[in-house]
Amino acid sequence: MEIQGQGLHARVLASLGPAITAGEYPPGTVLRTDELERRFEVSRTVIREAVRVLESMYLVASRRRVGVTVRPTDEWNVFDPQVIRWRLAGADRPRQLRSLTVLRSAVEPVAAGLAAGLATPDQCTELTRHALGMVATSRGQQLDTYLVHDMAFHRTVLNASGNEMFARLGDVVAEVLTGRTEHHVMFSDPDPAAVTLHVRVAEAIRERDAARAESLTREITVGAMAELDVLAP
Amino acid sequence: MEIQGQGLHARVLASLGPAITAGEYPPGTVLRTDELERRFEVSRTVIREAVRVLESMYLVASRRRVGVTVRPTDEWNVFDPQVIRWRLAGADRPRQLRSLTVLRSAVEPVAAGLAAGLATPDQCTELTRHALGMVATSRGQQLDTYLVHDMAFHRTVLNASGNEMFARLGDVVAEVLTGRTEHHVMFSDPDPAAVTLHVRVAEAIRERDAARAESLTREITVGAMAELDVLAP
DNA sequence: TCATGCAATTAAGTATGACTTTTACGTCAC
DNA sequence: GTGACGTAAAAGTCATACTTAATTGCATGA
Repeated sequence: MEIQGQGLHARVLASLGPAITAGEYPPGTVLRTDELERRFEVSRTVIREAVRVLESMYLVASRRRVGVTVRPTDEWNVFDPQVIRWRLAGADRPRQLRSLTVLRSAVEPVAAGLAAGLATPDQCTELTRHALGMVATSRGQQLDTYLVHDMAFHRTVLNASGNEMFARLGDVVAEVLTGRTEHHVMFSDPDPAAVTLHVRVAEAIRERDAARAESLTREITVGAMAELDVLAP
Repeated sequence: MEIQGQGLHARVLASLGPAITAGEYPPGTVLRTDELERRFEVSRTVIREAVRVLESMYLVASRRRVGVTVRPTDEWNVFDPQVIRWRLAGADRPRQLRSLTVLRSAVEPVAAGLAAGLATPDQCTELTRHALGMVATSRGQQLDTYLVHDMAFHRTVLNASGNEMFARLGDVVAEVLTGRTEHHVMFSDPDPAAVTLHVRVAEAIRERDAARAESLTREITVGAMAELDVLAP
């Protein structure tokens, strides 16, 4: 039994969600409510609420006289942060990591370009601070603090872009970055070239040079793509 | 009373969702379940299921002894297709349209670049077919069929990119395009330059020229951004 | 005066049983 | 074989009783 979850329905979700996204119940599988009731030892109410949420994520479809059927993979709402987290935590991790990295390579450069035109003085200093923080912690077993600066840097860029949808990707990017270090932590210091690029992006944004901010960020994402082949088999 | 919705909970959602996203209940507003029960004349069960879904969209948070409180706008899951639809249909439409168009300008060029390397022969012919369809219907009050080809073209590019997350944006892009013509329908024929660009993108992808596919698509999205100032005040 | 803790109250959360509605599936007539 | 029809299975809905957690406020003590 999982310890987590405020509310029983959350516990059921935390068990069913990962199982479905991991392919444990292949598309087409039917789950009957009363079966789930017994399996989780909770009431109908709880199961129904969990199913409703899974339904809103397009993971399952509930039909009368049939049951709760798992939907085909390509119908899942892969932008749902919860779904992303479940997939990152499960067997589908490499695939999800690839998707996200490609998405980053599309979004972040554009976000940086927009940020160059919109970043507030506060955001500019924050960017510089985190970039310098990355420089300072890029050598000698300080990956943890390095990571904090890295995540904060990217989040700030996305926020400064002025686009609510970009801003919302901050959490996801953070999870990708976290996962990255979790895997080769202590193995090697960060790529010095990448660190320098972050500093230069901060500069470009501060100087309101959109084109440069965009192309420098593109270089960063190219690096991230390259790393993938090492990390995600 | 809305006619739609299979299931009462869907009816409640279809009423509460748009209301919340339209700012009818400002962030911080508390809704009590028994109040909602009476308002919609449904049972507790139904309300709770609807609330659970809204919760999974980060539109509301349900806390004991307090009620269901509307969350701050910047916490909403703005990638949820349902939320997008609600916002496109409501007062927030201009803002949502801008966000989406910027997102398109980031994603579609990259998708086109990837598609150049991955598109199947079938997808290539489909692209050409729709591009030519756009040419054929670009003059003389045929915006409806023009739109069908336009949507199908972009969807095919996104699918051909091989990225599940890009592919999932097909629906959203379709809605943006639909909304566009809904507003100036019959007023003017599509921009001939844009039509030509689509043909050339199809060509570039067929010839596996990623760089050209990307930059041509970027031109298309620049056009879309320009249109925005006319459409979204 | 202020802090601390305890009890009352409130609203969400859960359980349960009875009932309704939809619909897949099998049967039977044609 | 095809179509109409009845049956049953499973989700959907409702009403009610009960549980749990947290906020509020009062009372107690430093």
